[in-house]
Amino acid sequence: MNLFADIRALVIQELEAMTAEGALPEGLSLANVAVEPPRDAAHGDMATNAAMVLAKPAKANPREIAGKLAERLAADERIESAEIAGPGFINLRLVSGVWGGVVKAVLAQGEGFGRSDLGEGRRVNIEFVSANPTGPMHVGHTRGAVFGDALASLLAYSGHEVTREYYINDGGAQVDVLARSVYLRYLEAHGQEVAFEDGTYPGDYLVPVGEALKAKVGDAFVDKGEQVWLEEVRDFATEAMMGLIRADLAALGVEMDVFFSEKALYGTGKIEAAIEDLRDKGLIYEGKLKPPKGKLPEDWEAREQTLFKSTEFGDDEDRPVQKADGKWAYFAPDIAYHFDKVSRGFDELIDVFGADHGGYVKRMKAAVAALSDNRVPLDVKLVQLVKLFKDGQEFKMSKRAGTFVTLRDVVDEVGADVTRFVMLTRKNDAPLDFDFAKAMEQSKDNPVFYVQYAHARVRSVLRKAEAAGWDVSEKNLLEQEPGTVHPAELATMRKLAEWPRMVEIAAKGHEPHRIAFYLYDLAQAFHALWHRGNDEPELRFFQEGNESASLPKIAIAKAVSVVISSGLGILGVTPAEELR
RNA sequence: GGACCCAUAGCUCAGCUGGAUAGAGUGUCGCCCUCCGAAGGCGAAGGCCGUAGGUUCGAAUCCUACUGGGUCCGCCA
Repeated sequence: MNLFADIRALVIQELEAMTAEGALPEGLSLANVAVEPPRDAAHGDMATNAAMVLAKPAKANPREIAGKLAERLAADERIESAEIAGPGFINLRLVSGVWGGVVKAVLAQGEGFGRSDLGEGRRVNIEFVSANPTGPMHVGHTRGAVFGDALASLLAYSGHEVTREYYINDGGAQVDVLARSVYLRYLEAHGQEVAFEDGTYPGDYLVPVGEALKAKVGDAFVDKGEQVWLEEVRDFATEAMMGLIRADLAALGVEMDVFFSEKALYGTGKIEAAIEDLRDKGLIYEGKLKPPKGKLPEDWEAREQTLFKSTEFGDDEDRPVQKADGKWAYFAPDIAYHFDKVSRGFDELIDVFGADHGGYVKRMKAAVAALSDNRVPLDVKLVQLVKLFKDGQEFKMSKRAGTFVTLRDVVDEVGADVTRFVMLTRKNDAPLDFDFAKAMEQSKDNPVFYVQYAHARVRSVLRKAEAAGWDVSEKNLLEQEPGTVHPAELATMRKLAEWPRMVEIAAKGHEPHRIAFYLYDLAQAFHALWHRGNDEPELRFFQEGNESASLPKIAIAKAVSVVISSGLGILGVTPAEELR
């Protein structure tokens, strides 16, 4: 049930009836007709812009259209009043029974209240994290992981068939570096003194990998040349790193459906096939690039190379797919990878990248547009940097200084739930300040706590009611008829009614942060209602010895907890039963 | 030199694909604890939505140009 969609359907229906009667010209587009909550609650429960949107194409006065439409809308049994305001808004006030109906819908549908078939079962592939398999995940990856996972849940909740996917960059030079680093640890495990020079990874996390390698191959690789051990050590190390990363993801509560290996694209003809596909479309050619403007690299020289005509799809330059030595540039396997995704039949692709990949977006979109003949849209979500704060001081990450903050550091300190929620209280394209102290603070300025507190309060009320021997099952609460609904309660019910709409908006825009903000608003409405009970005992949810007065209010409270629970579920956060 | 992102209250940020008098939190100021949980509650003050143009019934939102900040810019991935 989506009350806003229902009322919008009513508006559309009446507009069509007006057209049929000749009050409006034929053929008007009703696509922009919206039914929204008014900014100011004093204006009513809902407002529609229908008259203003249609005034121009209908060549009529907006207030005139509004007048006719309002009259018709007012005749509906759900609508108490329809008033024209401002330039031609129609403010609708709904009969109070409608709001009670919302509570009932929540209780009856549970977690299903807010689910929709918006996606119509379209298959969406979300690629996220995709951290290089060269070490544990750090905070930057964490934000991408949380964002991608929440977006995936949001789309699944909205009727999409979602695949969570991780692209393992195990095909490039960085895994050779990893292998050499592990080899050093391996020598170390054999008692040798080793030095970690530039271009190797000195992190302690490779110590156990070196030891494990020793346990596996003994001294077979000691004092041998790279050609003997590189390949095997590389595989061994990559696997070990992926083990680390999987464990990190698990600690955060992220579960991937697919791990896709870059290496698996090499030697199988997949890259060549993807490039050939583009070549057949006339989008691959041999040529020279213009030198980049501004400061030139020292050794720049124009060179003939294999280029992808990404400019045909809105990119600024054509992009090379091959390096000078004839090997594929990183872009080539990435094209092949996306070609693979397209050919797996996805209707929509989403890539979640770090902000430092911003320059890569256009060419990737160009590639997907070309590969899919513009059939499959690719949305690239760039996740901005996370700034860490400890005790109010910015805490700079630096591999060299050893102040390298891993996902584990954060999760161990504040827990997965808090980490996830905090990271979702910001748009993905805005930088995020993560303050350890604030994340743990139990006060109103900590949204995590505030939302959890609302949920815990409801559970507390339910426990009390149960202790009093009352039946607070959904079934029984559904049968409660509230006598008169207090205006303070209406505010909370209105918020509940917005949930399906909010999910839809968030899903359409690929913006899971909206869910977090909505939950904060809902919690706020609930807390406000709770506190009214201090002064007005008849508003309390649990009224000692007065079951019949309490149960309708408990129904509202329970509905709030259901929606909070749904919302937190999308964000991947466990709702709190109690706080201490 | 170019590309992408950002600019909204003193501070940290929302703003629902163009709607009405731009909202939260924090900070400041004023009230409120015999009360289902005061680790709070109610209220007030606080704004040239970076600047200048444009699009239209209507712009924080869309377009252009500036200004300021971030990220990045063949043969790294």
